[in-house]
Amino acid sequence: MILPITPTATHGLSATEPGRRVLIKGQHTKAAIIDAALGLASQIGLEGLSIGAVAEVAGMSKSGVFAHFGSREELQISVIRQYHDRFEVEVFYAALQLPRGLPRLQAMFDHWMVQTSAEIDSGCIYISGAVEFDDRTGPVRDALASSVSTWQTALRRAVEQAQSEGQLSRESDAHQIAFEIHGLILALHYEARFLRNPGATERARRGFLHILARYAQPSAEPATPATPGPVLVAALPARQRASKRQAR
Amino acid sequence: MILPITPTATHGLSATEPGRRVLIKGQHTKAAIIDAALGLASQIGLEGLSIGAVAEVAGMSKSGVFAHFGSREELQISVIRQYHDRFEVEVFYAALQLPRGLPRLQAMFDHWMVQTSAEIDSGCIYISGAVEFDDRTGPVRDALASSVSTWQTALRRAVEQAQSEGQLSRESDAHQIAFEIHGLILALHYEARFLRNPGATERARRGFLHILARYAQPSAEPATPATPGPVLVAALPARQRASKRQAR
DNA sequence: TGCAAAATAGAACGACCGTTCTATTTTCAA
DNA sequence: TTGAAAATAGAACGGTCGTTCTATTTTGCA
Repeated sequence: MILPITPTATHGLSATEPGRRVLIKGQHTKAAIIDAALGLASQIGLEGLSIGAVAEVAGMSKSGVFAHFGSREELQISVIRQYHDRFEVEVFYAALQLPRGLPRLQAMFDHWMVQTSAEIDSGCIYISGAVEFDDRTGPVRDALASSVSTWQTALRRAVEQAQSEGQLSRESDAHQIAFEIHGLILALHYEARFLRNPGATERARRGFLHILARYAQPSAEPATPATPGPVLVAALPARQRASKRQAR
Repeated sequence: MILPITPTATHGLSATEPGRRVLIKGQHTKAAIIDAALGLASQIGLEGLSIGAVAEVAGMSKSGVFAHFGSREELQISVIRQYHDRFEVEVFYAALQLPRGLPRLQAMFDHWMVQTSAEIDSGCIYISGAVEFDDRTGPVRDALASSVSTWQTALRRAVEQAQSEGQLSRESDAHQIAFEIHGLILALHYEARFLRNPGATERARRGFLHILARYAQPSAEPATPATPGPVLVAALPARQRASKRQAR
């Protein structure tokens, strides 16, 4: 009993520096299990994750896998954390390399699209997980909701920065804009992954540009005679600070 | 026992005409089972449907329920058909009572919102099912995709009618518009049901009005007597100050 | 009313699940 | 090199699942 729970390993550990602290074998194995589990969960969902299936993919015994987590819920939470980290790197940090405002917001959306409907057959566990856990309670749901909220906050902040830069109307509601952008991602996931409808990526991209155009106006005037499109992105202020700032 | 519940009577059967052919008991029971199963599936998803749980809700034995369908898949398909019928009545047919064009499209969206995030705790199986079956094949997925496609076609036709009426630009892409509307519904479902975020309904509504405004004919002022002006006018989100903005 | 057919119940099956327990192997610091 | 701790395997448990099989009850027409 008692199960030491482990310090989640994965976070903040560097396996470099051979003379220094080296990853003991168990941590390597655990990381490999989580990778296998994430791949599996991306296809069949967090609820579809069975320890037996993960063990088979990882080439281990059920009890061998189980011992690393102590429960299936802990395994699911580890998968969520892993997805969170990957999402952070490939969507958020990647976009931070662009100047704040519209370029960064655009980059976030682009990387988000790639991450969500990655051409291949892996779905987004932020989307599938929301459906699977929307009427449940417990630590798995909490972990998922926490990760999603973190990302939504980051996205909203990017919108607010575009407002500060004057690229989006300061009177517009950042929460509303983020809501509509989120809808495009969800529709993309739905149409590309479930309906296998080609062209969904292009529609999401156009929808995003429409949102930018709609909220670029300082007033809520619906008339947008000029086609916005790439003009908006190209016409951003020359003020470019490609600073690589670490947040959080 | 037996729970008569609504006739619903599956397809094409009329329980009227008492002197004529009357529903035999089994059909009543089957309809009651499907109703119970639909209620359950709306909460925990189609994949969460277990025959034992349905039997308990219906007050029957597992084998008693099973005998009506022959397989779990057939039960799932029956639930999808039932949801399709209900959706058709409460969203599609209800909107048909309004004049074609914008009023009908607006009614479709309103009823769709109600059906999707029905305040209560029942979700939309078109949304949860898409996530559950997006990497599977078989008759259940086919039934689901077929129902969804039918509805999407109806929605797109409503958009096209609004174009014909001159209320939406004829040059706009009806498929694109339907895609963006679908995104709003999905975002509403996500935020209301998973994140339990209040105000999602209002955001979806405003997003819809923004779409209408974006695709409205630039020359066509919504002040024409034929079209209900207040709809478009309401799209203009008054004067709201995004006061909470910190640059960090 | 009688009786075949339909409807339902109940037990049992094999399969898979998460978890526990025990035994064995591997790791790694002293 | 040694030995304690960590890691892993394997069997087994109780539970739930969809499904099957066999009785039993209920239905509804002749």
